[in-house]
Amino acid sequence: MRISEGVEWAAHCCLLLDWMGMGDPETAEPVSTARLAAGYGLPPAYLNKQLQPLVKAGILTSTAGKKGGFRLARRLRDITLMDVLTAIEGPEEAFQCAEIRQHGVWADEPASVFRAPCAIDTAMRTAELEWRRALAAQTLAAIQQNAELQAPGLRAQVQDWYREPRP
Amino acid sequence: MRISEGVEWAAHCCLLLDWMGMGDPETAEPVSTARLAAGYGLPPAYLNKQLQPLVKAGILTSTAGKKGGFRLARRLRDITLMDVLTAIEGPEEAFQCAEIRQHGVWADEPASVFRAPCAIDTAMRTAELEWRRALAAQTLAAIQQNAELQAPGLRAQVQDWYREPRP
DNA sequence: GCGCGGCTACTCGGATATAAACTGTCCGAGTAGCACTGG
DNA sequence: CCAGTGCTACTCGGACAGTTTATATCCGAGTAGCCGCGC
Repeated sequence: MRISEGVEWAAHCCLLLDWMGMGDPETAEPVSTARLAAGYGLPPAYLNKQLQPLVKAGILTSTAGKKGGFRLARRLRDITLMDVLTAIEGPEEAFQCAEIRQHGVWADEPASVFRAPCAIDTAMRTAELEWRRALAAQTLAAIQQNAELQAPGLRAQVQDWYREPRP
Repeated sequence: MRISEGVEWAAHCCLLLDWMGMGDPETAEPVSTARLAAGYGLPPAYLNKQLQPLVKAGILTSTAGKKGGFRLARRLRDITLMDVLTAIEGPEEAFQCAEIRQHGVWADEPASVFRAPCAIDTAMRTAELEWRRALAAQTLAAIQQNAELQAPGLRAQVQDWYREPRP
């Protein structure tokens, strides 16, 4: 049970795209995976693969061609950690009840018994719901703000680094 | 990011062991993996493998030999879903920050910048903590009680089924 | 000078290998009960 | 009849394959800009 590292990559890239686009997705220019990957020392092709589901989820938009790349589809305040995680890990829950209670002792029980949900499944769902609720409560805008509070000037440094034409 | 099915198996087996032991681990007789597996239609050898970490975690005790098997190490009210999950999935967190921010643009920054934790990591940890908190709040005793409420007579049925010498 | 067409460079997107983790199976060390033997 | 002893059957525990998932890479379709040509 380990969350794919793609989630971390995606979240960082969203923050980076916002910094480079000055916070306005409308006027932002696309950034290629090569440049994004250079910013974090990541393998460019694999980062591209990881960002693709974000496009399908409507978090990013992609444009091909010479000046192409990725852009934010909406503002950071409208993107939650839950959105990013769901885009990459998929919408299904982490705990998937296999209903093993139906395959052994209770196989001959009347179907009415199984109308009631598995108590273990219910408990696991309850806990997982808390997790997802906490994820949905965190917007990328809030996270970015925390990052800037802890490292003042970070925004300007990033923009400077990317001003010259990197790989 | 999918939780191993071993968690579901382990939780069910703990409930089963409690039913068969009449709730008192002290006077309960060991139950072999063959019998436990028969109760749920599971592969016996693999179930054995899944229960082993529960022994190491101090949730179950195992005894070898002819009349051997597994027993609960403590009462259900002293076992939480968090205990079971940690035993099988391991103690490490689901989201593991790779600190990619240190490998690219910010590689040349002073080390003081990295004293502050990664804002994304912090947010993910916060959410995951909520999840674990919810898991730790659910004891197996409470789950068992819910199961019995939804299916009255379940306890007696299980005990009857296991009264005759199954595989 | 200006419009247009072809070309090139660069992009994403998916198809393709490689590594890791999960799932499942098998056999051996060890133990507890049991039968047999001897007193 | 009872104690001791060897044997057998059964248990867990870990070592060994098979299968799905995650990681990493590569190449092709397609687009946007740009250069050159013709008007």
